[in-house]
Amino acid sequence: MSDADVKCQIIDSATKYFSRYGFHKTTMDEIARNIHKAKGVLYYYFKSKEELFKEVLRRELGNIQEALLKTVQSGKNSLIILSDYMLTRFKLLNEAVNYHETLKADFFEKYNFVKDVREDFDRFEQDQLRAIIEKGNKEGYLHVQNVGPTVDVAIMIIKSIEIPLFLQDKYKAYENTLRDLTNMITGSLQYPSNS
Amino acid sequence: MSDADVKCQIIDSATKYFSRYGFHKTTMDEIARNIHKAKGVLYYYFKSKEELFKEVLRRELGNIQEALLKTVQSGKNSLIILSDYMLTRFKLLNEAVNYHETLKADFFEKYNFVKDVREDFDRFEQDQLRAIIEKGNKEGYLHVQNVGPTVDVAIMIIKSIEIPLFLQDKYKAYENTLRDLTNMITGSLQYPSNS
DNA sequence: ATTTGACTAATAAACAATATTGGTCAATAT
DNA sequence: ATATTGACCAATATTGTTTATTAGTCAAAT
Repeated sequence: MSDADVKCQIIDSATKYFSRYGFHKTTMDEIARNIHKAKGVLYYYFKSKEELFKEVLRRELGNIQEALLKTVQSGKNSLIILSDYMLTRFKLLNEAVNYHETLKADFFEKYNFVKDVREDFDRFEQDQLRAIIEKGNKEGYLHVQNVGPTVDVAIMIIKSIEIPLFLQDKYKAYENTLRDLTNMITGSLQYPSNS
Repeated sequence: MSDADVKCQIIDSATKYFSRYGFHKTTMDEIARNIHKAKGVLYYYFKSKEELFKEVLRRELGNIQEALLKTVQSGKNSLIILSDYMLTRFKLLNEAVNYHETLKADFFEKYNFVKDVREDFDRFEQDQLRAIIEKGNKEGYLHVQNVGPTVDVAIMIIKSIEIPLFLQDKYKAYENTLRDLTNMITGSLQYPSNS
């Protein structure tokens, strides 16, 4: 059994348990037993339970980033891209249960250790939104005068909405309104603002 | 000492302590002692601690509603009104510490008893936003085709943002972005949407 | 019609005893 | 050297028990 194989097995097993029971209710022993190994071996590949969780989270978010990149690079016009980006973003994150758990980090101190992974994702999103808007400006579909503040507003909105959406399970209830929100945002970026 | 006087004294005292220490950390005895009365008298005027808190909350929100109504009826054009409404709404609610506490109701079951007071306020806001938009449409400042969904979006945004703003104390940090958000929303309602 | 204050039942806080689990490491296997 | 084990320990979480606090009641007093 090669090194990479075992590490992967561990991550898969960890993903399974973390996703089902959450960080605090899964034990390292459980993760190890599931792949017929002793608990100690986990610490040969990962420094700690927290680092293992971070790896799982990194993959969860990594997959979403990949999907979002496809949307961004789809070659459609920026209005469609922005709309697609928002909607798939919410849809995919709604299924990212380990990410959901880390949202609690903002209320309870218990999850501070995932800060850097979340910040990476936040930076990614900022970059993508900025890129979409700048592309739209260049191609004439959008007329955003101050890109920075506009990105800030978008980020503020989507990060805020995550909480009711994922921590209070309102995704289904808000699905339609989410589409309207997306339309409103794309709509507002088509005309030069007068502020 | 007349009936109304004592009831007012109780509410004032309760407001003081609830505002400073929160619902769970203020005791009925404390509230009573502060006005040199025995605890029992509180139960002559209020059915329970929860009802007393609801009264305090009702007043806190009532004052804000009053101020918002003034904005709505200011006679300015709807673009300004909408903008003013949003900004004063956040500003005043940011100072409403008892309301902040009830926001936790969405995460912890402990505050469910304030549900009806909060719902009253939510209905008020929905009514105001609808009125502003309809007035704007009529006067030609706004061109909102589907008022209902637009109000829903606005409500979803402002209710969502409350959580980082008030429970995570980000009001100061978000103040500028909040202004940009307001501009974006008013901006998006000036042109007919194409969705 | 109000107010009191002693009283009770319910809730919370403090504490101790017990169990679980994250993490280490020397020994072992490959 | 690389990987794996499992006994071990310290830290954390869980459970149960005692004690203290407090919401709410009520008969008596004003």
